[in-house]
Amino acid sequence: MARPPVLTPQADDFPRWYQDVLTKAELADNGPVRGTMVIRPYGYGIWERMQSEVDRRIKAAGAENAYFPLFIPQSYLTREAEHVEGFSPELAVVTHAGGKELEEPVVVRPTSETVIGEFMAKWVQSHRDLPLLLNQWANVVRWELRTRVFLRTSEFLWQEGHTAHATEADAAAYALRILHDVYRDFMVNVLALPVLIGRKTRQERFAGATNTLACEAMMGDGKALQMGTSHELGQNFAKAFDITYQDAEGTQQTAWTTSWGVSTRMMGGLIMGHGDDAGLRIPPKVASVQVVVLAIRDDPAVLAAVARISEALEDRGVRVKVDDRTDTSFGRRSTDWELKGVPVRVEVGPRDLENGEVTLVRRDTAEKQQARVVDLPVAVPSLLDLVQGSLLAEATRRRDERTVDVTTVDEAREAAQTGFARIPWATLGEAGEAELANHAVTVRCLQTPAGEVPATEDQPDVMAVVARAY
RNA sequence: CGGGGUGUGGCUCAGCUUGGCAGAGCGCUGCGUUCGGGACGCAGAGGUCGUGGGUUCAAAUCCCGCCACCCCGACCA
Repeated sequence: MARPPVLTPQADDFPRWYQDVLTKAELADNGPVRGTMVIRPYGYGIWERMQSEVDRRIKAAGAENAYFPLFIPQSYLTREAEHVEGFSPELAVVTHAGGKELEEPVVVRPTSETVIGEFMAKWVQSHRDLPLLLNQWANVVRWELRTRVFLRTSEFLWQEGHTAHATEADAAAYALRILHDVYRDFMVNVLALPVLIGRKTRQERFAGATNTLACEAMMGDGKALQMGTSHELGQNFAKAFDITYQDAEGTQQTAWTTSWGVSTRMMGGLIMGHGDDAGLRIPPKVASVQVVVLAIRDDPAVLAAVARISEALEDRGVRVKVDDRTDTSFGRRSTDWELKGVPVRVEVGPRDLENGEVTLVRRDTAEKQQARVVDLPVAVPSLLDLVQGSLLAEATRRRDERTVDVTTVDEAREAAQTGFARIPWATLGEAGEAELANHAVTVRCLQTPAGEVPATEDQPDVMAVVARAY
């Protein structure tokens, strides 16, 4: 039967597919002010799962949560030269409040290095106060010219970690630890996205950082998305905000700071990293609904079985949703759950039930199987594990198939039209980087041949991964 | 900032050339039949046609101003 597709097929128009799925899966709407977004309950439920997984890892790395103000004195921004230069064009500034013009304009934070630096300076006196490891969950505002829901919005939600250390080595080690133990671990093991890690080039570095580390993922169309960054800030902010301490010998020293963040942009990564023509495919570990138990017909035995099954699964710690809206057709409801990417459906109908069975459907492969009702408490969790693993395997296969090694700038540009290209950094260099930029191709990160973070960009074997990016 | 385009029901849009009762599809409400893969029938609700002015017996439609948004470029990263 030739029905029109539910979504614009990815191969026809990937950006259009993205827009369609945002709406039809009820993830988000555009806000009334240009570039803002409304995150709907289904989308926010996924973000809450992301938050709790990331938060747990941040705490395991020793950082504590705090909260700093949304409003920052404009003068703070100007204290670090590169920082102000990088952020000035995209600041939202409050000039009037309380019915009159303000003495000093107030900036809506685009990031919080400055205000947190100011308070770190107060709190750090002694080497015993270090390291100081802080994190906050907050909204920030950057007045972007081009916006896209989740990927680049005027206001977005994120966590931003800010730490101060006694030595450069300690700061560098911590920035790397966050990249490895918090970001990469979360993205690979929870989001099922096989991210690359590496250093940013000078061109791509955060405004005010001495070194930026990043996680980069490949989307379904072969383009790259920066999923998270971890910065070494050297002593730039410590000097600008006077974060100093007395060392064990009684000498005044300047601290070394880091900052690191992941945002609601990861929602975009999740959508474009796993989605297919039928909709989202949410990995079980971030799914706010892992299993939907769907009553096929309005039948007492069916409804009773649905309630019993969902309770049994909840007892096993599975996040379950019951769909007993039998006044809506079965086809419509299965299509909706596919759009929303719920990893597993348990379809309960009178026919199967006579044999003590139900139908289990995997979202990732669309594969259906019969299962005995009594086996579900064991069968469903193990199927969820299987889906989690196979989404990661599929994304990894795509990334590897679409990554090629090249030796010239021209080849790199060509390869970046469909995926990632790896080229020796010594071959590309900043001149080659600038040439690629003319074709909307950028260096996503610098890596060792083994895919690890290189200590410096000058190592002779460093590889540049280049791609088109969101 | 330069160039192009669009503003009509919740959404997508037609109608404008040639002025004459404000429309379609989807969505929504009710009833019925359906409902193991986007169901169907019937009956409904819902719009100051972006905004201000002008022309006219009559303006969604023609003219002038303004505003907003989108696309391309530039800028930014």
